[in-house]
Amino acid sequence: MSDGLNERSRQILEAIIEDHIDSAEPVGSRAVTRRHPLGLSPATVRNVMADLEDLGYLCSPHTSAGRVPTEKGYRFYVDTLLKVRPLSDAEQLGIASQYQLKGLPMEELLRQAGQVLSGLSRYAGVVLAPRVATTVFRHIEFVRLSQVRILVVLVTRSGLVQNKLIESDDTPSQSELDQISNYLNQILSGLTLPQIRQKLLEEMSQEKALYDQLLGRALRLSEEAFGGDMEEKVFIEGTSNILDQPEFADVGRMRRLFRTFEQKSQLLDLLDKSQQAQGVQIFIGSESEYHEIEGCSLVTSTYGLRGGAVGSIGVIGPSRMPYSMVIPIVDYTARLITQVLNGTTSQER
Amino acid sequence: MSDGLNERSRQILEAIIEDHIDSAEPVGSRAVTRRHPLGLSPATVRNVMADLEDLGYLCSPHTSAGRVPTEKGYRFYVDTLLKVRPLSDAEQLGIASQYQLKGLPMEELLRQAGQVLSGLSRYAGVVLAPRVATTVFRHIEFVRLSQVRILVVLVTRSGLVQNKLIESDDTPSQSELDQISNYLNQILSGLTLPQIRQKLLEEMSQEKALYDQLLGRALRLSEEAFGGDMEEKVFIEGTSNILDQPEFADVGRMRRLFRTFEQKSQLLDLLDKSQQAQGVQIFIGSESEYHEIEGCSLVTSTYGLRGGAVGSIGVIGPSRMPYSMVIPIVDYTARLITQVLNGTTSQER
DNA sequence: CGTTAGCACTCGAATAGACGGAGTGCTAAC
DNA sequence: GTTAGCACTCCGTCTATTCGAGTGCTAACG
Repeated sequence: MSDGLNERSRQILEAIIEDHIDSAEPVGSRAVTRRHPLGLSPATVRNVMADLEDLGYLCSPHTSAGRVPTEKGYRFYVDTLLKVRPLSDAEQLGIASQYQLKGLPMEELLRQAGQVLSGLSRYAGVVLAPRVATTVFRHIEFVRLSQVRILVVLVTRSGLVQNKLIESDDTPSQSELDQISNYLNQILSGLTLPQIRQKLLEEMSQEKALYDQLLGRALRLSEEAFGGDMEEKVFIEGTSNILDQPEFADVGRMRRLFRTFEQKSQLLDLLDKSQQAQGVQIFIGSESEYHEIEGCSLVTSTYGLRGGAVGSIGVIGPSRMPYSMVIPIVDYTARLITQVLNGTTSQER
Repeated sequence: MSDGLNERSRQILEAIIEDHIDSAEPVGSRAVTRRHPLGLSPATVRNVMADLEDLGYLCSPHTSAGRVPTEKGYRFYVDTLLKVRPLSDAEQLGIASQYQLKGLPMEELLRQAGQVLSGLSRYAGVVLAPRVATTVFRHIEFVRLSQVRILVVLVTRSGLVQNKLIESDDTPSQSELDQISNYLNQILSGLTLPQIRQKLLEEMSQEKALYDQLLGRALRLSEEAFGGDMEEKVFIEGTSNILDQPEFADVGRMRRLFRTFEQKSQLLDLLDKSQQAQGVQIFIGSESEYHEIEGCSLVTSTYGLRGGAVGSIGVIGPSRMPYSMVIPIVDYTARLITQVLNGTTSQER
């Protein structure tokens, strides 16, 4: 076989990984033969296990313990061995019924999704909220709060509402602001924020602004409104679930994980990456230099609108994770979120 | 003395508690005499310690360990023995410099305050965000998003911006909405939300609405806008700091604490309670039936506008906490926040 | 009478050794 | 190629022992 494993080796590897996922303990050769009727003796299994260890799929914590999957082992398992059973209708309903989707603002909806995922998986739920930067402009409104402060309300096509307060010494009157927003709504509709920035630059360089004072103001204002830190938001829900996992009985490991949760930048990177691709994606341990989440895996999927993904949602837990349960749950949840978002969007049209 | 402690007993109690705060370990009689020049022998101290134990200020984990403060002990300490040294100018500057206050929306400001508190104290920072329900109405704006959806932007006098999406089959046009918001801004300015609700009810019952269709719509709309779940928000920042505390080496305790953090309702209660009073308040352990935070203390203060408190901010950590450091930090931070909020408010006038 | 020295006692933490069990790797036989 | 057998390794657990810190009590001291 291309990966150097014959059918039997695969079966044994699968058996070991699944036993380990169940038990959280190293798996020995006897245990494999007992729980899996392969018609082989422990000795044979031992030989195969030695081979699997040589190939890097397994390792032993010490001489006389059983074997434990390596990251490479898990990777091979999820890529090749794992067969995910789709959720039954009843299961889908069970999940869907945990949501109260009615009239929630998007942020709350996403948080809730994270909580539900966390509850179902018994791990932590993670959510990458839609990035304003990639969504499509729909509507802008300026509200003059005072002589120096203006509230900018930005609505994207997906229904995401973003507020920003900008301060300026020279705020236009409300009626001027209304004109400005009318103008911006006209020329910017349907563009993404990066496109908008470029467009604004073009407009400004065209010098029209020089003889149209209002236009000039509009452009300066919108520069402020669209610039700056529309930062991306990561929610992590149900972190305390992870405390139940035996692998985190060690306080040091826990601490590292929670620090990672707090920084969020690592997770943000990963969730961001997951958005490039379609469907469920799985990140295992410190693959691709994310050392802080060593021993953990992240199962994500993307949600979004017809067009494409606007965010990611998933579950983080120890690499020893029942992928065959978690994957369909994440998958279905992402679809559910997508449905809801599209539902409200369609009303908007 | 009224509490049954003479001067010497107090000194010894103070010494024990402070030693324990430093060391996290039971304090023995010898240790007290060594580190505190009271001119007493260990035996004498032992006698006093036995008395203090009888009175409930101390207890021993087991026969031949030193003594550890009880909750009653900590309570007596913070109420009677503790003398807080106000922060020096340099220290104040050191804290203030950690903030980037410019142009942050309030939620971010508060989160940041929580993070700074957490960083300074090495415990977790907690923040109760202003409750919309008690703040004063300043401005309302309706933005028509679609045939069935309206965005309500509500600005309170303290500068808090609250969004709400409401859905209705029969949305007025934008110009009607503008009329409505003008009307509401006129009649509601300066009222609190509960007052507003009452006022709305009155207006509606006055039947003026019956023959003024627009007014009727306005009232129905604002009913929706001001009703519903303007829930209170608690932020907890820097939870992973707490993992460093030796008292949480035990995983079970940690788990309970983190669960409490996730539920937030306990903390919300306490923070809410802290808002009743002025200045720094200290909640110790499971005093007043909050059993979930047994062994933990909460140091809070309120921030707000001239008028009164709109929220609380504080630090949660083990009861064995250097109160003499934490209290002035919390106190100063709360003042700082208040200043900033009032600063932006005054600009608004 | 308050304070102190002395002493027996208690208990937990740390250390070391013994034991059992689970599991391996190797070799030789099937 | 597979399997049985066997020696070996190593961990986790249990026990016994020791050590030290700290207490409570009693008697002596000023």
